[in-house]
Amino acid sequence: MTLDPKTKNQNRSQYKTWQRAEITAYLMATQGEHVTVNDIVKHFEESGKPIGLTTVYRHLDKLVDEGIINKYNLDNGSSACFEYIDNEHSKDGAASCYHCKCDKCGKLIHLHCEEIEALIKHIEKNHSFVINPRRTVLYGLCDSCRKLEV
Amino acid sequence: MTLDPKTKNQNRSQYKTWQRAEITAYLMATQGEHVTVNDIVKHFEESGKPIGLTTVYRHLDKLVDEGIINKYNLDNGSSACFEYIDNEHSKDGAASCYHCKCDKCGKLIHLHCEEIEALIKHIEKNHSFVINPRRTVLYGLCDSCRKLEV
DNA sequence: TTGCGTGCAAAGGTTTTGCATGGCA
DNA sequence: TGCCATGCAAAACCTTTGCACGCAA
Repeated sequence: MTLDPKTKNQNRSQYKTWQRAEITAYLMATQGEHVTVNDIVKHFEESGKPIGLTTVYRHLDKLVDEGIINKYNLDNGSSACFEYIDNEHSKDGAASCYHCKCDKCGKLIHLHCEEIEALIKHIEKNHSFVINPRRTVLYGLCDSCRKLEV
Repeated sequence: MTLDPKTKNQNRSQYKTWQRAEITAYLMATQGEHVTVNDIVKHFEESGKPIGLTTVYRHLDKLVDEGIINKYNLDNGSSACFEYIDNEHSKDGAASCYHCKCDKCGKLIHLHCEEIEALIKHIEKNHSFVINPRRTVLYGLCDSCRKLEV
């Protein structure tokens, strides 16, 4: 069998357009960061090859469906964030990248540690709940903000 | 010393109004559930004592600041959810109640386990990040929905 | 040529703000 | 009486939808 174990929507991305290529390239280039729709639109405006807001939304939707990027819902009023999925590390579907977001300064920390993996397994086994790392963000205070707080 | 170890905003809730009392009472009554602004507004409309949308938003903001309720940001397009904080279990600031929310059916699971406490401590020590249990929700699939999924 | 992709304009929904009025202390 | 609280209306945002045109295959 090839890749593509179970494409949710086969009727996606049939045509190759430069807009899709550019958006995908931008997300790959910003891997490790969280970019918003606005970031993307502004980036291409400034690059002299603007892409319509609607188009950006639609492509991001597709890319999420295709499992190429993740969507994160951070604070409620603000816009959603997207991030390219690093498929090198993911072997059997365990993307294993968790996020901590500072309530104060908004800093985002990427976590790759065994302890959290262990917890996920514990919760799955003992609490019958399968956590989706792609949707979960841990909120709290980062080091610098905590020092300022006290 | 009395309660109220460190009121963030002393300039909050100076006057007692029936609106504030009603909203607080409603949140206490729905403890364990997640209610939205709309839920609250509708509830009081149906009760024959309507409260303005703006007022609800403003009180929820205050109550979050005062540490009386939690605000959860679920999916991005939808409205935020609020929940009363059970202070009976919290002794020294460790509220130790974590939430798992099912992406599918919306079921909310309350977690009180040592493993997650251990993880919090691990992240604090090794990753310099202090997680706020009151703000954090773990997303994924509950048992019943996972079985349906496969 | 066919039908998806694009992007403008407009709509939909949530949350915030301005402002005059009303109510607590 | 002083000042905060209230709530209507309007604005500010983010996101989605309708539609005509353009472009990939």
